[in-house]
Amino acid sequence: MQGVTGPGLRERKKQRTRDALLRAALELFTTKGYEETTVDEIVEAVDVSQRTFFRHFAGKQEAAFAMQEMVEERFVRALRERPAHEGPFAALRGAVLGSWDAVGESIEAVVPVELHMRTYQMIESTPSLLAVHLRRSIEREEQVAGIIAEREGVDLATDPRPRVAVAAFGGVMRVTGRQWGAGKDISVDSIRAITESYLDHLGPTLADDWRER
Amino acid sequence: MQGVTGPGLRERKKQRTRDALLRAALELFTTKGYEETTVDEIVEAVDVSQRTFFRHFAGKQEAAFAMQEMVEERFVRALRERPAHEGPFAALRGAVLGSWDAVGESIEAVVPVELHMRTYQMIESTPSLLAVHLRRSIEREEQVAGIIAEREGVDLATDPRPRVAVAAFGGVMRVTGRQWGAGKDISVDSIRAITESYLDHLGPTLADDWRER
DNA sequence: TGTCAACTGTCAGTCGCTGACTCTAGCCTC
DNA sequence: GAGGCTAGAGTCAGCGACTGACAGTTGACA
Repeated sequence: MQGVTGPGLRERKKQRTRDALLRAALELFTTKGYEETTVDEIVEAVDVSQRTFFRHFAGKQEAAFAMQEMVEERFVRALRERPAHEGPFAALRGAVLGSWDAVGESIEAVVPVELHMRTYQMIESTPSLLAVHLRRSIEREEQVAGIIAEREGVDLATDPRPRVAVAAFGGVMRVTGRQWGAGKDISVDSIRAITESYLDHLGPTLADDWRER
Repeated sequence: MQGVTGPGLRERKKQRTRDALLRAALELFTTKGYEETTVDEIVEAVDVSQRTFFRHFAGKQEAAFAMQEMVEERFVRALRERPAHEGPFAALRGAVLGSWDAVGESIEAVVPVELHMRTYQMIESTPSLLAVHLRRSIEREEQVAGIIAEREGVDLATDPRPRVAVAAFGGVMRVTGRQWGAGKDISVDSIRAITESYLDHLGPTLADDWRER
C-alpha cells in the first residue's frame, strides 16, 4: 500500500518478542537482581520457550548489555560523523553529549529510559557483569582509538596518542558513570551534566590540534 | 618431636590435594584451553571427587586466578614493608620488582614458574578470564591506593593523588603484561626487564615526594 | 582407646546453554 | 488463491558448572 514497504509481519513479530524478552529481563534483573533471576523466569514472563530466548540472545549476559550495545553503537556512529575540523577531544565530547541527547528516541523505542538507567546501575553493582563491562570498555576503546587515528591521519601502530587520548577519555567516562550511579538523580539530564563537567576538566589537556604545530 | 610443630598431617594432606588440583587445572587450562577443560577432567587427573574440587576452589575461575592471588598478596605485603622514606612511586616500583625476585620461592613451591607464566598468557587470551582479570585489577588498585594514602598521610576521600598514581601505575603494569605476553621470551627475567623499562618512563612524573613541597 | 571433627565421597538437583528434531505460519510463486 | 518454501518458535534430551544433604573415613586429641 505504501511506497516504502517496511519489514514484513514475520520480522515485526520477531522484533516484538525480542523487545518483550529484553524488557522482561531488565525489569527482573533490576528488581530482584541479576544472579537471582533465572532465564526460565524471563521466558515465563513473556510466555515463550527457553529456546527462543537463546535464539535472540547468546546468553543471559548479552541481554543485560543489549542496551549498552545500542547506545555505544550510536556513539561510534556519531563520532564518525563529526566534522573533520574538530580535534580529537572536541569530537569525542561532541559525540558523547550528542548520544545522550539522542537517547530519548533510540532507547525509549525499546525500553523505558528509566529502566535503562537502572540497568546501568545494576551492571556496576553486579560483580560478574562489572567484569564483562570492563572488558567491553577496553575493546570499545580500541575501536574508538582506531577512528581517532584515522581522523587525525596518524598511524595507530607507531603513534601512542590516539590510544592515550581515548584511554584518558574512557577513564573519565568510567568515573562519570560511577559517580552518577552512586548519586540519587537517575536522570539523563543528570548524567549529561556530570559528563560535561568532568570532561571540562580533561579538556585543556587534549584540546590542542595535533595537526597544527 | 621438633621444637616447631608445623601443620599436622591432615593439614598437609589437604594442602597437597589443593596443590595437585591446581597444577592439574593450570596444566589442562594452558594446554587444551580454559573453556575446553571440564572440572571432571581436572578431578580425574588427580583422582578425587568433583565435590572436593569445589571445596578447595569456589569455582573453575578461582583456580585460574589462584597463583595471581598469591603473587598479588605478596606484592601488597612487600608494599607495606617498604621503608617509610620512599615516595609512592619508589615504593610501588620496589614492591613490584621485589615481588618478581621472590617469585621463585613463593611460586615454585606450588607450581612450576613456567606454568604460572603460561597461565598468565592464557588469562589474557581467554575473554571470560580477561574480564575477571580487569575487575580484579581495579579492586586491587583500590586497595593499593588505600595503602599509598596511608603511607603518605593523605586522605583518600579528598585527595585524588593516591588513586591517580596507582591508576597510572596499574595502567603501566597492564601494558607491561600484555607486551610480555605477546613476546616470545616467557621468562621471569624478561617480564622483570620490561617492567623496569616501562616504569622508568613513568618514573619522572611520579617520583617527587608529596610531603616535600 | 574412644570420641570428635575435618576432609572427602556420593547422590540428587538447579541453572545456563546447545543440538536435533518437529511444527507452525508468513512469504512468494504460479 | 493453492501450494511449496523457509524462518522462527516449541519440544526434548543432554552437557557442564555448581550446590545442598547425607554418610564414610581418618587425623587429632583428651
